[in-house]
Amino acid sequence: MTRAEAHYSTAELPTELFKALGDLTRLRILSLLLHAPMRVCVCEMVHALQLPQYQISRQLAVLKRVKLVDAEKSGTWVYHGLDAEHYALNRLAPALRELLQGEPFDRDRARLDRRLSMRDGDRCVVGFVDNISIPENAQQ
Amino acid sequence: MTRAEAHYSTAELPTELFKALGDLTRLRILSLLLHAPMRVCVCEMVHALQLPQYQISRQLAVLKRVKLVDAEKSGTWVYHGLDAEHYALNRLAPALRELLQGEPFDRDRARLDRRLSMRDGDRCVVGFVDNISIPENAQQ
DNA sequence: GTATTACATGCACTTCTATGCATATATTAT
DNA sequence: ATAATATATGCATAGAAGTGCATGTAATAC
Repeated sequence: MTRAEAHYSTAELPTELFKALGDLTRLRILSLLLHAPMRVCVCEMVHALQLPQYQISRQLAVLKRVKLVDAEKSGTWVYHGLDAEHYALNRLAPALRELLQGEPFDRDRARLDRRLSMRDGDRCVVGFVDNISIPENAQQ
Repeated sequence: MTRAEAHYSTAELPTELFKALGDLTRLRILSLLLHAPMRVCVCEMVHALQLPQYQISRQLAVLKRVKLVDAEKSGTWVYHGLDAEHYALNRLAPALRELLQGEPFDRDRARLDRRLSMRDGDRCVVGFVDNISIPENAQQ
């Protein structure tokens, strides 16, 4: 089973894949994961994307359904990353990196970088911060 | 205006693009156009995809809205082709060619090839044929 | 045990999208 | 002019998908 995944026909696979890409929040999440050098937990994405936690969780569920994203649990934290074995994703990744430029993608990735710098080693230790106190050039 | 198109924000562009790709009929149309060495008219697509004419026209309208496809009119015939200048499409085309394999894409392209062989020069002269009488290995 | 925190999801609602049918438009032929 | 043909689209309906809120689950800390 290299390209075809369980219960999907050959034709459904690319269709469902592109459907999953057809949403701004999900593209923003993918932009983060294509950029980050490690897995990212939900609260870090909430911080980077400035969206409610349930939005991130829900769109992550969609991305997991089409196997673009997988997760590793560590305590109450869940670290999400791209499925390195995903055939189509590996084909599309270079184009995605090029297309997911400009706003809001650039600003999202900048916020993620600052947030990741708050880690203790490779672990998120911050959780949800309501009023984010990391200096950022508050331009809109 | 290289990458950004009129009335679309930077972020909407890739989102709308992938939304347009997230439909099997539209992917089948794109598979035809990525394969064919020339523009293809609607009745030829109807023949190749075995779908009602209004379906082809409607999905073509969606593809035209995101500028993936453009059209040239010649009499009552309208020849559709990929927009050779489309930045994202050119990035995605190699991956698309790889992903749009298997059924029904292969069979669609085979039917298109037979149908295109019925042209008079570079012109479609057949129109709609209700019961297509081109021999095909009828393996459903 | 209880409390807290990180994350996931059920529900109600709304909005978008697809589909089928019928019909409109436009061009050619007569 | 009418007829015929290729293509496009309006309309009604059905189903899918997005959104916000509240709540559920699971792990840790005490």
